[in-house]
Parts: sequence; structure tokens; C-alpha cells
Amino acid sequence: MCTLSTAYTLNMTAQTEAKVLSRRAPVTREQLLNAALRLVGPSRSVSNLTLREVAREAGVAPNSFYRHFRDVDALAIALIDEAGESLRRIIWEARSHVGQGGSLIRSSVQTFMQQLHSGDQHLPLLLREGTAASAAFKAAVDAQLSFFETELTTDLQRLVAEQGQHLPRPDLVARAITRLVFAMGGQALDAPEPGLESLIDDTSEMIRMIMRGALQAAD
Amino acid sequence: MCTLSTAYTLNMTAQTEAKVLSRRAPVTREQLLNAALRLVGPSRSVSNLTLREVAREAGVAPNSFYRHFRDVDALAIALIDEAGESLRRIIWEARSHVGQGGSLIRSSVQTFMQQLHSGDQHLPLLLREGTAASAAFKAAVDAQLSFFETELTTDLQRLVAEQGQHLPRPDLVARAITRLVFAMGGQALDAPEPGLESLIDDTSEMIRMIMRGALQAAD
DNA sequence: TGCGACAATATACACATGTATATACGTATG
DNA sequence: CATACGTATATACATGTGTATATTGTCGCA
Repeated sequence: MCTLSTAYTLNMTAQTEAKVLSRRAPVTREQLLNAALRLVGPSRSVSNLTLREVAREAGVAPNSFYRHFRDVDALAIALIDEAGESLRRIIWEARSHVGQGGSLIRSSVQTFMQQLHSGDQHLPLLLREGTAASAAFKAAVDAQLSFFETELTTDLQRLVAEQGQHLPRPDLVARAITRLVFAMGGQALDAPEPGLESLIDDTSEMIRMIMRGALQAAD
Repeated sequence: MCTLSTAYTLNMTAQTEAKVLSRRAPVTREQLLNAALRLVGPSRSVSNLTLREVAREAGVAPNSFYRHFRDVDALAIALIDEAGESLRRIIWEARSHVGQGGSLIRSSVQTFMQQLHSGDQHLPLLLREGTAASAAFKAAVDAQLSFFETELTTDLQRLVAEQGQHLPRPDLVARAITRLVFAMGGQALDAPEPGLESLIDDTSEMIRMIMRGALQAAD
């Protein structure tokens, strides 16, 4: 099969987008990351990606991979970090978008779930690799989740304090909410579009249960 | 490498345990299942298992695999079903073991978490493949979880009714608890042994929050 | 006893994979 | 300009993989 060598030049999707820019522009790195993201799609695990496969999809010689990542696992961790940033950005937007119209809980959950269906594969990846094989992956995901939980903890305390109440164990509450939302997100991933609304409702109601139960413990 | 052909006869761990029993005793099937379980260990994903690898570990010729499973995915689903049965058995035992000493919630959570560290890889597998790549895997895991949630729903209703109370949305409560426990179980998997107790405490407290919050909604 | 079915095996083939080696190309600096 | 360097490439090789084909051994039934 000598069609392989020519195949590199056929896939020019991301290759032409930035032809030449300075000397050491790490454009190939982005190509590889995007190619991997494209390959895993909505449900494939990054741990069955192949070095050659990613290079092929990126329109790059197999050996060029080594210039940017030690192996596929290194690339995977880079993707997880990207996904963590994405998550923080998403939720930050959700917080700022919350009008007086809907509750903060519901609109946050809605933003999260809709992002899962947006076509950007970063969040699905984060959900998947959290229980993945490699211990390194899990550690990377857990770091991102912990970061998120910390933010949520202070947020919850502030919100509850605004209503003149006190929230016991805010760390536990934040952790429960985070993990629950991620678990429900896993279901949302392969739920049909119409069923998504009820999934958002259910998840929001679960969160309210947790909040009520936590506040009640203050007695 | 012609050492391969002899290697089959070297690994006799499970092969000798039941020499000959009737004609069509599917002993090789169990060998393959156990071998796969041994190979995935506490953290490896079943989707990177190789047909030859499993056959090798089972001490069986690669082609014998086809007699029992169409491919590795079919084996994986069989393992998930086994894991579901295991889960139900575990929790059933937990329920019956609950003395007046500890709360039902805590002892159930404890049983679950301890089982995760017991060396039996069925439950870890169930946790992992729930967010796995293959849609078939997720469906299989979801079926087992749904079954579990149904049992839990009726249990919760009965328990609450015994105390003269009414539980609104018992299905939601059961789902939240199940998914949360599984999410926390994922953390318990690679938590050091000493930290396990606090993880059990945290998870139990989370469940109590959910229960209190759900009951409070009855007003 | 022998025979037919069935499970398990050995051998083989056409791939795909990770990586070693050597080579071309473009750019910044002397 | 020329040289050196960083990047990407082509080629190659040993190894692992899924599966097709043919063969062996073993059991139940006649």
C-alpha cells in the first residue's frame, strides 16, 4: 500500500488554516490535539487512540508526533487540561448569564448539559476519562474537578449567606453536586435531544434536594 | 518465536481446577472471563483488551475464543452482566447484615466501598465501563444500574413509610443516591486504604442530605 | 467396537502498530 | 551568502493483531 504516503497531503482541513507563521509556531501540536478530539468523537476513549491514527488524521507523518508529545497518553492529558479550562469558562458564562428569569441552579445545569451536546468534545472527554483506565488520566481529571469544587464551595457559601442562612459542610455539598451533575451528564451524553429537558429538570431537583437537606442539618 | 505454542500449556492456573466434567461443560468460557477480569485488574479498561491477550492469559488457543464469544466486546458485556448480579448480591447481603448497631445507610455504603477494595474486579469494572467508549457497554451498565435503582426505590418507600412519613419522587431520590454512590466509588477505587473510612462517612452524609431534602419537599 | 460431532489446536496470512535511522526543507544567525 | 539547526518526512523492521483454513483429540451414541 503506497497510497499512505500521499494520504498525508490529502487531509488538509486544519493544515491550511495557518500556513506559515514565524518559525516555531507549534501549529502541528494543535493539529494533533484537534485530530485526536475529532477521532474520539462523542464516545470513544482516548486510550484506544493510536499514534499513527492521530498523525494520519492530522495530516502529519507518524514520527512528527514525537516532536510534540512523548506518547498518546501525554496528548490525552493535554486534552484533559484543555477540557478543564473549557469547563471553568462554561460555568463562568452560565453564572453571568443567569437573569432573574430562571433559577441559578437550573440555568447552570442547563448550560452544562447543552454544552455536552454542542459538538465540542472537550467536556464529554472529561466525563469519560474520569473513570478511565490510566491512573494519570484520573488524576488529571480529579485535579480539574477539585478546582471546580473549590469554586463552587465559595459560591454556595456566598449565595446562602445572602439569604441570611448558614450552610454546614459546604465542601461536602459542593462535592456531592459536582459528582452528581457529572454522573447525570454521562446519561445526558447519549440521551436523545428531546429527553434532555427532563434530564435537566431531574438533575436540578436533585441538587435542590441536596441543598435543602444540607441547610436543614443546621438545626 | 515458537515459544508461543508451548506457552499455552504453561499457564494452568484455572485450567486444572475442573479437569473434566461432562461433555459440554463450558469451562473454557469461565477461563476466558476470569482471564479478562485478571487482565483488566483494578483500573484497565476492557476495551483495550486483545483477543489474543485474553486467550493467552486463559491458557487457550486464540481461535478457541470464537467458540464462546463473537469478539472481545461480547465478552465485556458478559462481564458487565456478571458484575450486575454481583452488585445485587452484595447489597442484599448488606441489607441483611444491618444490625441495630449501625445505620442502614452507612452500613450499605460501607459494604459497597469495601467490596471495591476486596480484590474482586467485577464492581470496579461496572464503575469504569459506565462511562466507557462503546455505546453497548454503557447500555449494559445502565440496565444494571436501572435494575438496582428500582430495587432501591421500593426499599426507600418502605423504610420511610415505616416511620409514618411519605417520600415524594422516590425514583429521583433512588437515582440520585445510586449515581452519587457510584461516583464516589470511583474515587474510593484509588484512594489509599486509610482514607476509605472518611470517604464512607462523607458519602453517607451526602445520602442523608438527599433524604432530608426529599422529605422536606413533602410540605 | 466404531463413527460422527464438536471443541480445541496449529499454522498461516495480510495487515497495523511503535519506533529507529537517515534524509530533505525552511529559517535565523555568523 | 553560507552554515547550522529545528522541524517534518520517507523508509524500514520487528512485533502484535484478527481471522481463515485445516488438523487433532475426545466424548456420546449406535
